[in-house]
Amino acid sequence: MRNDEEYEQPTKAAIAQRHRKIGPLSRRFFQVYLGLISEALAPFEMDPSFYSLLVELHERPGIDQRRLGEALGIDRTTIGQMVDELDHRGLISRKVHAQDRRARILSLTSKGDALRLQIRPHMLRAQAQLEAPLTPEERGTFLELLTRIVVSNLDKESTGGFRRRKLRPKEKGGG
Amino acid sequence: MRNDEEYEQPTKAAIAQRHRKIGPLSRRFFQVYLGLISEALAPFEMDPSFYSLLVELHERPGIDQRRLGEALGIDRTTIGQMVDELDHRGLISRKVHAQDRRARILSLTSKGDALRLQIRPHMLRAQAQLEAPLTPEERGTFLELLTRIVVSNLDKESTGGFRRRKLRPKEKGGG
DNA sequence: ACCTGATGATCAGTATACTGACTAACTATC
DNA sequence: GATAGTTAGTCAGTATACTGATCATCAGGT
Repeated sequence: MRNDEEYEQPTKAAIAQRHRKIGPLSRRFFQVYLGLISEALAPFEMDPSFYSLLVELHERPGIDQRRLGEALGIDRTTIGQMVDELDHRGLISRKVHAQDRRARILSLTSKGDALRLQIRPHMLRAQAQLEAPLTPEERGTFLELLTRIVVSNLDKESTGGFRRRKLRPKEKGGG
Repeated sequence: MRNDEEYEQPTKAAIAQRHRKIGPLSRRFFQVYLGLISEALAPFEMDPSFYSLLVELHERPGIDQRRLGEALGIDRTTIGQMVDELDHRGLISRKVHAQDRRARILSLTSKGDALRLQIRPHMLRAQAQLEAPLTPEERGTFLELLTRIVVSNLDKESTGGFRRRKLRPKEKGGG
């Protein structure tokens, strides 16, 4: 361990100090959330996106794929793949819309809803753990402010999810 | 437009209502942030991760790759690739550590720092836009609570970034 | 010096999520 | 009912970011 004048694990306080910027914090926040719930979901062969898809479908049964994707901020192709997977697993059903045969009507199967209910307490626990550092009163405040930020800026949302954009346009060879 | 008993764009209020859960909000929050700054960074052939790398390097010059990755919550391989890219573009320098020849000492070049400074006002503007829905006082509150949540939960952070976990173990054929 | 275990970085392989082109189906207009 | 323009969904191709294996180096014990 080189322990001269090098960098060690910065203390939590140091991290708190340095990251008092809303942007990086938003990233960390999401990352921490993912860490918590991924663990809770792993035993069910689920991940956060899949689970939120189940929840969304529970709340808006009969929604079509495009709108579902929009609701979750996931692109149409990816939603298609996810729906495909969940369909294969018998967790959701996909029917052709009666009035618009292009669209696919989605809803939870009883198996899917059972799984959702089975997972729910684990999610609530993870959520509680995330909020644990706040007092109940602070939680309300925090949620309200967070909601306002998100809703007010919804139109500026990145459509494309979390992947980095392509940076090197083509560069056929050398650096 | 099928406008009978189908789903239209839910109103912002409806979204606010439905998403009063901290987890999904954290995702939206980050997504909104990405949307805002990606736009600001695109002219510079940068993306949020790259820019935050430049900033981190400005604040901790001489850091090595592994620690840089940890600081940003990015895995070692990905950091290596990013560093490679930025090195090629002449924005950072990479030297072998004098005491530990395994490690690579990273720092901004003057070109890299100039780019960082050029981008900074755009980032600040994006940040301001993100925070705009809050009053100055609320901003302070929000940042404090957010910081507390993140710092308290740092140990539960997902190491692996934002990609979904592998779900289908192998499935060599039919579902 | 030699061996063992740990660590920083890279390489090869793979999984995920995108973009763009495409098909099918809807609406509007003639 | 034919044509044009639009939209839901899928397919093929590609880019990004991971996992695991490997190499080089370091630290400790003998």
